Amino acid sequence: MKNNYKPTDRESRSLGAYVKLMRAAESVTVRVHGNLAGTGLTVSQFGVLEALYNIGPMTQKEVGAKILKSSGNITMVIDNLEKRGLVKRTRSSEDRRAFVVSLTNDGYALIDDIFPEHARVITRELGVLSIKEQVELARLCKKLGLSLG
Amino acid sequence: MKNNYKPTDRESRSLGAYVKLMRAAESVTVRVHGNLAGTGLTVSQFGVLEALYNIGPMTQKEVGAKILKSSGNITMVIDNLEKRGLVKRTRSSEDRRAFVVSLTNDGYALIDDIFPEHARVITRELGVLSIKEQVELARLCKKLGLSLG
DNA sequence: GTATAATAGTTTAATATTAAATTAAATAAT
DNA sequence: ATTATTTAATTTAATATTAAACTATTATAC
Repeated sequence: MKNNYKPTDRESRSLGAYVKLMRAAESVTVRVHGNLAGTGLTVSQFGVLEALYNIGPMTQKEVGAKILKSSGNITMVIDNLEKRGLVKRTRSSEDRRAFVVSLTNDGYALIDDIFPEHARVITRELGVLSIKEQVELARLCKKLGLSLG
Repeated sequence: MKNNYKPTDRESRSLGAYVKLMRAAESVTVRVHGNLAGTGLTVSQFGVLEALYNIGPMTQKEVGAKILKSSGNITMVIDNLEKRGLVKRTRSSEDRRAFVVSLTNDGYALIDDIFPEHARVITRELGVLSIKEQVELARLCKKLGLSLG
């Protein structure tokens, strides 16, 4: 059965870049998942802890925007982190609909402990690219990410 | 509470590139998800159909390797596509452990119908990058993806 | 030829993820 | 001051996703 659809040169180039972007991202995610195996954290749980670690306390809405997940998912991931005593929710004093999420002492200790190894893993994997290439990859992805989000 | 961990310049650069890569990939995924809303397909279901469309029939192991998903997940995604009559499993004649997965006529018609719009969406979103930039992004991501997978 | 190891896919349990509907609260319009 | 609209988070239902254990089959070692 022959494919009826024939993409233009422009479409082929975009599709090719898109596929490679997704594969690269998926490959890194698999690697990060592997690195977290001993901690009992999932990739998304780590993402939330990392966001709170690097930026400080923020609302669930802001956490969701930062790691690009839906509000329903953020509720559940934070539920599980709260259950483990790694984060806490505090009702916002200025908007009683909202919660401010922050790291507990345990959460802070865990991410402080895990993050250096995470940084080493990412650094090792991206070491396949030269400094110039890493800077260029960051620039291109930022340009792409800004246009879409 | 001050973060105790201070990344090196090299680690900062790698982490920065990694975060931007993940954000770009996540942004595109959200966009693809939005585009598929009317079809009733999920992003992973579309990914399986797309792989079969572009490459032809293959084993579940090969599908999983192509879209970087676990064997348990592939089983479930293909179960759901089979349930909708879009793919079929045929036991391999050379290895009775394995199935060969292929598109049905309905599956072929659906992906033939959807793919042009998918190509247009991807082309529009990546249009924020110049031709040279798209080629470079593809090259960098391929280099990264190969090293990890 | 037999025993052992590896493999393809399934199942299980737990968590992730989405869209849509819902509730409570804040904001905007009148 | 009241009503309508928007928003933050939760809940629901469906599907996705992983690691690990399992079964049936194939490949390898002896």
